[in-house]
Amino acid sequence: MKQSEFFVPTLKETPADATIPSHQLMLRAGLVRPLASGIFSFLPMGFRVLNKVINIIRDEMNSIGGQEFLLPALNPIEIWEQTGRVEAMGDVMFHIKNREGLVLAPTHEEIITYHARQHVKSYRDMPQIWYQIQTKFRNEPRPKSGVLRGRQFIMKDAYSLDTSWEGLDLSYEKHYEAYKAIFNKCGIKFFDVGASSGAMGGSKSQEFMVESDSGEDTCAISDAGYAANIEVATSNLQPVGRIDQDLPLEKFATPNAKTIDDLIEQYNIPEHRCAKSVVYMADESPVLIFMRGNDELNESKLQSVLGTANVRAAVSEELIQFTGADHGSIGPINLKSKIKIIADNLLKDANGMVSGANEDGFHYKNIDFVRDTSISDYHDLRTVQAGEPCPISGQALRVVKAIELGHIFKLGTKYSVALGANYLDSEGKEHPIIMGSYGIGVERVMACYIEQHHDEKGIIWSSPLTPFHAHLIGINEPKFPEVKAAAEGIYADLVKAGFDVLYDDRDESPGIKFNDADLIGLPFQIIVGNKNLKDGNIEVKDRQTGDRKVISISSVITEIQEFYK
RNA sequence: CGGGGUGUAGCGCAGUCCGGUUAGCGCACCUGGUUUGGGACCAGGGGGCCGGGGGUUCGAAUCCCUCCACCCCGACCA
Repeated sequence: MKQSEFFVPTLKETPADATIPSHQLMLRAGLVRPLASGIFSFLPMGFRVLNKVINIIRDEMNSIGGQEFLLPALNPIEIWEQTGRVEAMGDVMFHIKNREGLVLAPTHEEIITYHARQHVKSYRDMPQIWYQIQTKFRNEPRPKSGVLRGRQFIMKDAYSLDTSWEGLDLSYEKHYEAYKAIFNKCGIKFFDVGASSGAMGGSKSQEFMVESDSGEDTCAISDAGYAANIEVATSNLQPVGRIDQDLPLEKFATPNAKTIDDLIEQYNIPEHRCAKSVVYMADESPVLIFMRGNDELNESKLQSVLGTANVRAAVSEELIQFTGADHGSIGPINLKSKIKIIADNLLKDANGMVSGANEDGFHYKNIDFVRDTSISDYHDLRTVQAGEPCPISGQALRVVKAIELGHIFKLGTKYSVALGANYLDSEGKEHPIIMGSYGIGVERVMACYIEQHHDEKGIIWSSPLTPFHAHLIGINEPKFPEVKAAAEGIYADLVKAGFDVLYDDRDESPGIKFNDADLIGLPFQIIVGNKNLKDGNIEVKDRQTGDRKVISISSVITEIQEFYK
């Protein structure tokens, strides 16, 4: 492809709206252009990369027996009503205004299940893996970070159909391996974490994450291989335990202590002997929760312990109503009303503790959780902090932001039951099909690659994703016809040898061409200039390392073949 | 949806407080010439409903009201 005829509008300046490297570079290198908030056009260069990603995904999906579908983006709303997801999706789902009854599909579980119901009637018809690579529509409340969170985006989603939970395990495992292969092939450093399945329903799920400050998820990871979403992450911190002194309970005045830090400072109490109290309303019933010192309550863990997502912190009036005191003076002793009390594992059977007296301005010391309280249940309720020991190795955990690239779930029978997708087993008995669901954000793969592979000059593509194999640059062609002739000859030879080449034949100054080439970031640059050509030579440059060498024209093909070997 | 910010040429911005020439600068673009191995130079030129609407005023990019768009933080999020 001659660059003079190729639409790749590069930008010298960084657009003001872009704040993260991948977004800035995708705009500057002429890969995409925004159309509206969260909506992007892929320009020819960007589309080439996107197709590379798609083909890698397609190959891996096919290799585990996946069969590719083309499914409608326009869906009848009835089918979504049958699974209750019109309500669950809420404003995220786009509704067609001038055609009642049609919605834009935000995902495709329903449609896949619909077709499975029609035709997958026997245990002999399974297992199946069905997938699609298509545009999804989600009315995101806040599109951001370029293509990382858009209102329309391409997703590869796959669905497995099985007759047994063991079969589902196998399908799930196949996807797990395929996903690792996909991201490795793309050259992306990633990790996977166990996750909660959220609105998707189902049981086990794992997310494939890329560490990035631009990420929207938070994970705790260690070099030993531990990785977990902060919602479920744990550490190897030891319980505060018991002290030898077993003194009687003692109330003391703490008029100016509203926080744990106040207590520590004013009364010289060690932080780990302070028990912090939090009151939450779970389905509108009060729960008193004890945490160590300044630990942070993890609402996700609380939700799963209490078995409801409907939790909120209690307000002052409720605190006084149920405990007798306001913030800062709540504790396990002398509660005004009998309410459920749970505590974090780290406080299990602790004594010598300080906590509120349920009377404003007073605390108790020497509290023995065994002797003085009626705490029945201890759970992991706290949010892990950076630096705590890894549960596997004991080394310090890192808490990082991460971008979710892919998610695999064991869906189970949620959709097959809702839509009546049943099959007959070998004994003629009817069962719901057991399903899995497996997604990858295609644009995210592209953006994450760029986040991980760029320098101050621009993008650095590598072989699997690069839009062209080589950037052939003719220096000052108008003045030196022999340069143009040589470059055209090399171009023809490379194309004949099967390489995709972008040939910069534009009448631009060398500086502009070099900087554009580094910005666009093709892995292999071939520079044809009068200087070297006099000796029958050209220069090649490795974009990644910046290494250059002067070689003879005749060895260009061998050189590039070596480079891509 | 809450908080903050920004809308002036294709891009990046100044001008807005404190109203007053023909709205400016850099890059990009067009013409001619000189240049040419890391974003050249000279000369000439084109391009603006100053986000939209309404108001105040002799006069509005500038003041007031209102709507819209975009970005950031939060909420939310397979």
